[in-house]
Amino acid sequence: MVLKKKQDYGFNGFHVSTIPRAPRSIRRRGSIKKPVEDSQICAIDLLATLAGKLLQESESSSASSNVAAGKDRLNISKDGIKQELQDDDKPLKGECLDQGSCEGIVFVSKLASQDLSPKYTVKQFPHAVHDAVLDCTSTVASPDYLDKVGCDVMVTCKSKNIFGKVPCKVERGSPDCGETCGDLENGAEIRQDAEGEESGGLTMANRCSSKDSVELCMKNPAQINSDSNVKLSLNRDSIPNASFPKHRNDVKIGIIDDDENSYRCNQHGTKIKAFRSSPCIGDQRIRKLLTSRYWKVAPKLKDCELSNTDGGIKPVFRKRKFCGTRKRYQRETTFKRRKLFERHMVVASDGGISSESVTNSPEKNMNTEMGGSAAMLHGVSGLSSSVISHQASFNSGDSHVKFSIKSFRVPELFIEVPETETIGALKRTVMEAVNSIFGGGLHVGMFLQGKKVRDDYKTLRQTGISHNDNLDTLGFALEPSPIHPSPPLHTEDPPFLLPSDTSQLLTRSPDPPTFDSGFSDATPDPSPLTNLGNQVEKIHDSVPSPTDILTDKTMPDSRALVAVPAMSLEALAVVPMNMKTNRADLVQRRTRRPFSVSEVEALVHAVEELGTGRWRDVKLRAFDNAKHRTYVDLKDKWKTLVHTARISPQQRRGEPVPQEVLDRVLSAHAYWSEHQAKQHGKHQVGTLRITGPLAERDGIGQDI
DNA sequence: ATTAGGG
DNA sequence: CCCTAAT
Repeated sequence: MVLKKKQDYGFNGFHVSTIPRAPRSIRRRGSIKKPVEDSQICAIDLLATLAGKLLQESESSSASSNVAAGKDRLNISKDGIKQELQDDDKPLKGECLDQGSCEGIVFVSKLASQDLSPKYTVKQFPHAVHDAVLDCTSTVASPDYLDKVGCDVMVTCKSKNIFGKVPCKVERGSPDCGETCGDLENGAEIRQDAEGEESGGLTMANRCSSKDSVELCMKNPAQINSDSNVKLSLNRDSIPNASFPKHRNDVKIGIIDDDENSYRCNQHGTKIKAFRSSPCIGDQRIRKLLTSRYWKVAPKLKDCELSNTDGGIKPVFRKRKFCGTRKRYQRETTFKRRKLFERHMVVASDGGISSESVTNSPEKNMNTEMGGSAAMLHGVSGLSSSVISHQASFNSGDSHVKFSIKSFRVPELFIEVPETETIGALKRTVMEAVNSIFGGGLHVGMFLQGKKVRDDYKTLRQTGISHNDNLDTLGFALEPSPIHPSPPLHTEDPPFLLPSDTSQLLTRSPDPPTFDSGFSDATPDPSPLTNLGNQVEKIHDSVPSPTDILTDKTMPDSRALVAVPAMSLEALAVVPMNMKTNRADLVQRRTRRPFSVSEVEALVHAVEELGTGRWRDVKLRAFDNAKHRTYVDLKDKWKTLVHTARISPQQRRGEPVPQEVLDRVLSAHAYWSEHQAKQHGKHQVGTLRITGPLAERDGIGQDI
């Protein structure tokens, strides 16, 4: 059985083979974080594991999956996830992969402190037509355990089948688990009630970790890619025919809060609260993912280590931090966040802000309408999803489809500023965040049934949008900068591949951060695709090539609809990377923020004291509060300053920097060049002062 | 994570 | 500013 491959890890002892690496920079931060980190579990992983098991069981009905085999043990194995997936895949692969559409199944196993060993069975029927895509994700949570063990497990199952048949079922065998997952058919999601609220599954990790009993490992997207056989997607699209409505209320997917380091769940339900407190776990990973623009990460396994015996790769995310109190880490976090923040300024979440309702007159051309609606926004930064209420149609003959876009939601923005920050500064920060979103120009993305509609040349009808049906599943999203809208993209992007990482999500582009749910809140039932889901998916999925290939080949005709959920451009971009086809632009460049004179002065001052080889220190000293200025930026700026100081004033551009400051730049540069700077430390200050009389200001930290 | 450079 | 290699 596949299951066997899984490793049983002692309840307490399971440590993923994490490979602790010594922090590179000994200088500072290194030591703080680690111990706990390793021990933490990712809810996602668990879920994944569980799902996998379920799936597996279904596959081999006879198999008595011991999901929770050991009484005292945790069955979860990090490896398990992948391995299982792989294993499972094999069987499935034939079916699914060949079809090209199978999404990985995630499986989560439960933690059972004791006898509890509920069985979950997931069945998939990869019957899908070869064009069809399936996504199944299931996570199982059992409240009981939580109580007992302290970990809550939540299971959510989603399945998506393009064709509407749902391949996934989840069954719960154990009494302990309060509820049964029920069928996941048609993409419905089922979630058992978990005690925790927001974090849901994620939270689990925290708890678990606290007890030390379990560790969860996140998979590294990269690895997944490497494995390429399986994709994991926590969330996926809804099924076309849809049965979402049924469950949707029940399940919500947590959203990852980049800054917080925690996953959040958007839930309607209240249950989740318990979870919420736990921070940490996935988020770093996520961040990273987000951060890496192209998901390059995949190829690099640096961060992860593999303990794969089976050949399964299990990357463990090493970087997890301990998430204790936020404050404590604030600084660090801040720093790290920066990246995320800058690149992905925004994380989308439920909170929609601006809304305008627009009713477009019927047009056949979606694009046209879209443009109109976008305009309406006034630059509001609604990135994510839009809700559309479709209204009906007119002429029967040439049917027109009327769209009413009630609002574009603004993704949740996470901003962190010191208490000492001024209101003005805060406002600027917010403005920047918003601007960053729009910076590259907005584009409208369209999603139908959770899939991104890429083919701009298809008619609505061809795409499946007709006046008399489900416009509910239609969603628009504002996307950051454009990538070629349609045709080119899809060629390269395989829909499925999306996400991989890295999310890095980091790009500023709203997209990544944005999860759009294709459908907005207004709609009674948000589409099953939740933003989170997407994120999650990203994380897990990095399925590489196979999928891609399949996709491309497989869906020539159906291209218009891509399985891409709410993925943002970035996500898309990412994929290509792997593929090798880059879309250069997907990654949005950071908005340009010219250094002000005061910043230059602060920089110069700091360099005078610290030298030119200690940019991190310079950053800390003079720009600690300027989140958008990284040490690399400072170094670059210094480089340009030196250059600027050497050229004639006429050749200089931008805000003129006082000659006096430039003189100091040259002096400091000369000085440190000869002093090999780096080591000396700070005493030299006096020496340098030569140049300038005054103008020493302290850091500009406040500038935002 | 930082540093150093090239682009 | 971005991207990378090397630490």
